[in-house]
Amino acid sequence: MSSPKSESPKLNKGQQTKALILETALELFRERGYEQTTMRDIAEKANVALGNTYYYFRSKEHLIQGFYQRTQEELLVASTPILEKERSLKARLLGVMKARFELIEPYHQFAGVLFRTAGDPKSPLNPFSAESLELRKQNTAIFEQVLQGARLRIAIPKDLYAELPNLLWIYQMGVILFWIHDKSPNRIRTHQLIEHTVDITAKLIAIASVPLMKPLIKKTLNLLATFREDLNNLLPSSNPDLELDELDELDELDELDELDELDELGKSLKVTKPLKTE
Amino acid sequence: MSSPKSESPKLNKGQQTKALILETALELFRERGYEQTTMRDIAEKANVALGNTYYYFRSKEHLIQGFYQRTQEELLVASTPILEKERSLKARLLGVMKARFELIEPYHQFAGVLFRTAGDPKSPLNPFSAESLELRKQNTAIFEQVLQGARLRIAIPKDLYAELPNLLWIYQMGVILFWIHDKSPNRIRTHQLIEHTVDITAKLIAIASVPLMKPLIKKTLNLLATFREDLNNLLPSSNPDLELDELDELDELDELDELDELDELGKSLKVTKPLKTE
DNA sequence: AAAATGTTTTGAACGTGTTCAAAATATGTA
DNA sequence: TACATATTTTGAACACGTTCAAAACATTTT
Repeated sequence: MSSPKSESPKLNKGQQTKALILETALELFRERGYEQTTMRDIAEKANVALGNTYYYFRSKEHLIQGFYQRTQEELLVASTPILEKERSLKARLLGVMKARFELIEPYHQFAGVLFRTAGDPKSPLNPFSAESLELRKQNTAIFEQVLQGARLRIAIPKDLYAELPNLLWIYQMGVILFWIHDKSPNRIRTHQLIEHTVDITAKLIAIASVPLMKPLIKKTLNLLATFREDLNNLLPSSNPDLELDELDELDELDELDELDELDELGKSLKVTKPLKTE
Repeated sequence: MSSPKSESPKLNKGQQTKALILETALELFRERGYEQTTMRDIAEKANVALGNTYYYFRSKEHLIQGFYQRTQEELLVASTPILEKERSLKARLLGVMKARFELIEPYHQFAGVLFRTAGDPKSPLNPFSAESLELRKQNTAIFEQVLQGARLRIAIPKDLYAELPNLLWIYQMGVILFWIHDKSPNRIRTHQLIEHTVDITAKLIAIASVPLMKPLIKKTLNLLATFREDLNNLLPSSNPDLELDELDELDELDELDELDELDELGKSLKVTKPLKTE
């Protein structure tokens, strides 16, 4: 009675139970929501002891990471045909966004928790936490693909281009926040929101790519860079002044800088294409 | 032994206990943080029965609303001298932002909860909830004041002006999110972030006020309007298509619209002041 | 095969947020 | 003052997330 059935029995027994528990949990979450599902419910339905669930998932919240993982993988699959077909940035972004929200739709009623812990530095679900780093990477990677295959009218400056996946990720989080609160039938509003904001986003990217937007963009990007460092490193205390010194160089403008930059913007735009009459 | 001490004994007994409980709770929160403080701790220290705390505060989370209320009032006071003194938008915004974060600094260690529930539609702490509507109003009102007294070089279009307090409120929420995660000594990083983003924000407002940014701004504002309606009304289902129809009119541009708008932007900017040589 | 070691599973017990019926107290009325 | 009613306070009980020592089971070593 050796094992003809399961591949590697060493790795398997545990993994099987773990999968079973996650499966059961997600099923119950979908059915009755997160708070309405108790750990005892999950254990009972999965036919394991209560304590066993804690052997595989450090906490109830950790079960949600399983959900993240799952839909992330599904999104990768669903995006492929879109990214192969579409060439305009707008269409590519729209396609990916739509795919994402179709995927998570069944989980709408328990989506609250996704964001509930988003701001808690102690929570493992916090998107900035070390534990979710990997997932966040995969997530922004999709936006990288969106950009990479896009045919653009104006070249996006390199520095902006590098940061855009992260910015798009933030944009996506914003839409998720809206989706969670969206009570319209079939979440139509969210889909409308996506259609319009994708458009606006594409336009903003174009505007930001105009050469003379450069100083402002550069300053903003520098800021973002240090911002992200703070969150990624999570060093309790680390030379907090260093990186921003560079920023200050950019900042050596007097009170008049607002108008000055606008002038520059104007100068830059003069050289763009001839206008069509309005 | 009638009451020479307390004003109106009818309203008072209860209110007094309520205040006592809140006071005690905030004290403990400051000392050891939110999760480390149990309702039993609070009750014991306040010398009331456990159940009594629930007579005045529907849940542990509801105690936090007391905190919000408190600092909101304090911010109003702290802002007055700044708004009386400063005239530039940048300085006014900077002053108010700094005041806010100085106020909440003592509560940093339990700030996680502030945001933890921000995304949960069911939570009373959710900033979009009916329960926090009043507070949110007071909050944006401060930003209104920031704008109202500011001397501006370029007039902000009316529609944008009307929405700006809400946008600044969102900006503030973003900074709070950073602050929560900020582990630098004395939260220097947050203060640096504020100084730089306030600057950027002022510039963005100026850019957005350029006449030929109008179409994009208008579209964005319309979108925001319906977005906020959704959140405010919280109607389970309400003619979800109506308002966005207007938006679509603005959207009747073909594939080329990105460049078109950029051209318009250029056209508009030609008429601004002469440039200084670079 | 027996013993040693490693992995998985168990369920009782604990802490904490929350509920609730009953008691205590205050206020209004005759 | 005595009774009725409303408000406030009490603490026991409950539900659920979580912990942990011990049991059951699997694998490796001798």
